[in-house]
Amino acid sequence: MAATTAATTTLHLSPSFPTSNCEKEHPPPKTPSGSLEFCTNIQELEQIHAQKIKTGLTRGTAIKLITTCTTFATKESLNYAIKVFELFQPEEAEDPSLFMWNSMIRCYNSAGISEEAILLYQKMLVKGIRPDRFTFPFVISACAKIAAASEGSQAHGSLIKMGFGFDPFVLNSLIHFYAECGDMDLARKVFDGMPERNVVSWTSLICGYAHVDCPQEAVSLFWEMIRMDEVQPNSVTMACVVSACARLQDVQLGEQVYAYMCRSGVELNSVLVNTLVDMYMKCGAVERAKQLFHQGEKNMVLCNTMVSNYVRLGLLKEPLNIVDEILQKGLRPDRVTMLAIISGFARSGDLNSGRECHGYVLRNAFDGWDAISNVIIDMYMKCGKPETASRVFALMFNKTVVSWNTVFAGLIRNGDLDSAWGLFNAMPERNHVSWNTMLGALVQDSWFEEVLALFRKMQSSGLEVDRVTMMSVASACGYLGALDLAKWSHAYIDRSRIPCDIRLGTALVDMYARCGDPTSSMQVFRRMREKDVSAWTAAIGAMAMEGNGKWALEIFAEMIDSGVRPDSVAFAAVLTACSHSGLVEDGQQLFISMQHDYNIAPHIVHYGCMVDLLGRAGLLEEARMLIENMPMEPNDIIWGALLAACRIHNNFELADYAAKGAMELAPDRIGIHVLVSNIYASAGKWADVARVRLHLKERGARKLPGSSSIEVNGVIHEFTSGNESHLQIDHIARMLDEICKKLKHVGHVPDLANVLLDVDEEEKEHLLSRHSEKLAMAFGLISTSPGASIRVIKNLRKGCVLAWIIGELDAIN
DNA sequence: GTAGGGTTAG
Repeated sequence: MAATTAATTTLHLSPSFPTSNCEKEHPPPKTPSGSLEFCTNIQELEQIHAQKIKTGLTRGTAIKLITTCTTFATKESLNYAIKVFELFQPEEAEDPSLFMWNSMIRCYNSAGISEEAILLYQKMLVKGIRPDRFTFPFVISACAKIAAASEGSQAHGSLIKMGFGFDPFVLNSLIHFYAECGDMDLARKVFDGMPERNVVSWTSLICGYAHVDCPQEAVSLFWEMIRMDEVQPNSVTMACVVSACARLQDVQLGEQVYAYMCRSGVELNSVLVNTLVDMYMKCGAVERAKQLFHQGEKNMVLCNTMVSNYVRLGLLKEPLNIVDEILQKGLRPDRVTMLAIISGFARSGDLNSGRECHGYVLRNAFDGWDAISNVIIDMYMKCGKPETASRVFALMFNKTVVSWNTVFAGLIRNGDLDSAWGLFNAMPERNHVSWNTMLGALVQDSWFEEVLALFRKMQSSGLEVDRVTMMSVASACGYLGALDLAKWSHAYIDRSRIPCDIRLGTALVDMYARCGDPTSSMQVFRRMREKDVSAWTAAIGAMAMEGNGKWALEIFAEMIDSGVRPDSVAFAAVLTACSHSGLVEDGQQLFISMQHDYNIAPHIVHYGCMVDLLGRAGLLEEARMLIENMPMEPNDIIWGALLAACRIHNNFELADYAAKGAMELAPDRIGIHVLVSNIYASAGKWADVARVRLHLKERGARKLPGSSSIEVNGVIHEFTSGNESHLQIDHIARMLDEICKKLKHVGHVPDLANVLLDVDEEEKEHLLSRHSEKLAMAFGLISTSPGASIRVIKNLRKGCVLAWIIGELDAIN
């Protein structure tokens, strides 16, 4: 997890600050000159139009008016262009008319209404007007913008038929189109078939690879371009390659490309500087980025690149310095700046600064942009103000699926699951993020069967299943201990070509470990290309669950050798492994090393591990000393660990001491009371047992019933102790009787001391034979073929796969 | 005329 620096600098955003409704920066207006070439805004254009109307508007002027509108690229100018276009109603196929159709298609596209551009093209065909080599690049670029795959392919067919299949301009737009649709094979095919390629052809293909997440391909194509020496790369090519380096997070490669650029004399324009700064930031080379940032002229886009990257890196103080700099230069933070800044305050939970930004956004009418309202909702949600967030949402007039998802996730974060569930069902549109959010919430709340059920629904609704989805599914499989399902999910990830990044890989390592398959767990771990401290920790945890402390220690050592620094979570995992395997000395050494070599102050969970480690090994006095010398107050988990140790080693005096500490701290924690009552029962102190049980009853407490699950043919069967509601209970009972007979025959005597109830011997024996594990095991035996391994999963000790060990069953069941 | 920069939710 990235370190989050608290934002301490306050944000000074006025009230003296200038406010404006203008979102887009325009050059200062010039005096109307009466000539279209010098037009800088729509008002001037309309003035000239009014003059021309008096003298008679010619077709030539109309064309010029429309093309001028295209350069403004605003809705206002588009409406004006439509007016002019309709005034002329160009029907005939003569050249000036075609020019007007082309200009209008382009105008729609640059105003961001690509659907209309495509419609106009189709209308033109219906009227029998034949498109020319200028029409195609416009309409295909419109198809690329909105990924209109079938319309674009149709245009491809038409242009070939009409004989434009050799025109580099037309074919370049096709490369771009196929790349935008994510079909790089087709883009490549167009590129390979070109008789003549220019710099735009190369650049379009390079950019396409970078865009569909094949940055490696983009870079090697660039080196190929240089080797071929057909055409020289220009600043656009360089920008594409640099952004590919950013995606690869390869700063060395970035430097190489930069060096080539300086050698070849490609002009270092503002776009290119911005791309370079972005690349350095994305590679984590903050100092290098800062150097370049301060070197030349700063514009808003460049400042925004720095601000948003700082926020992404969790460095929340730096952006505020940049905002100060922007203000000092007399510039104003724009909507993109605010987007990043507010998401920073959302991360740091700084409600006051967030509110101030909200005010600034309203004064500047930035809230017309849906993304900025979304981030404001997110900020209020993360600052624990769900009511305010909901109000902002209610007032939004341009809600998108992202807005709904933001509110949905925010309600879950604030613990309002009822409203969240209602919203999920009421949402007008749900995408894969909505479903992933729901799945994540179910995992958090331990509704694992529901996760799998919802996942099946998601699949059948045809939504995109990605690595985030599969992380939830993997967790669910792990906690259910459903190995068959786990294997299926893993195969599904491979089959669907879902990219397995560090986080999904880590989830799989953990999943297999919890399903009791440490071999597969390690196999996944060994195949991971990159491993961060969480991945290593999952592997250590896998060995801890397996009870193989030696291996856990080896992996821990290997992690340090590979240069990954252990964090406090990794130490907790390795200490747990030591305690499960009785590696007292190793554990003690690690506990010291954590503080001395890594400067990590032990958290209470580490003390918990140590108490457990010492207690299990029978070093009860040492455990007590550790608790008394802890720098913090012991919690119920610490006392619980000591209590459990006392039970194993029959130390009733210390148990009494621990029990008092535990019950005082956590009068509501039922597990502790059950443990205490079981200790009294072991010592035969039935009066004390009755007292504790009465106390529990008075509080109306019921322990979460221990259950055992078994997966047969992908279906999970769950058994609780003494519960005979399973459909095949008769069959199961017969199997249990048979097993008991066989065991008695070979001389097994049930350990009745483990039944901690004051009942007669026969009843004790019966209760013992109806433990949830035994029910599950008997069911496993009757429903699988001989020789198949049977895995029983317990809910109370997650990750523990039990063997059939008579007499060692946890009597809590 | 065709290609490139900052952008919210899990």
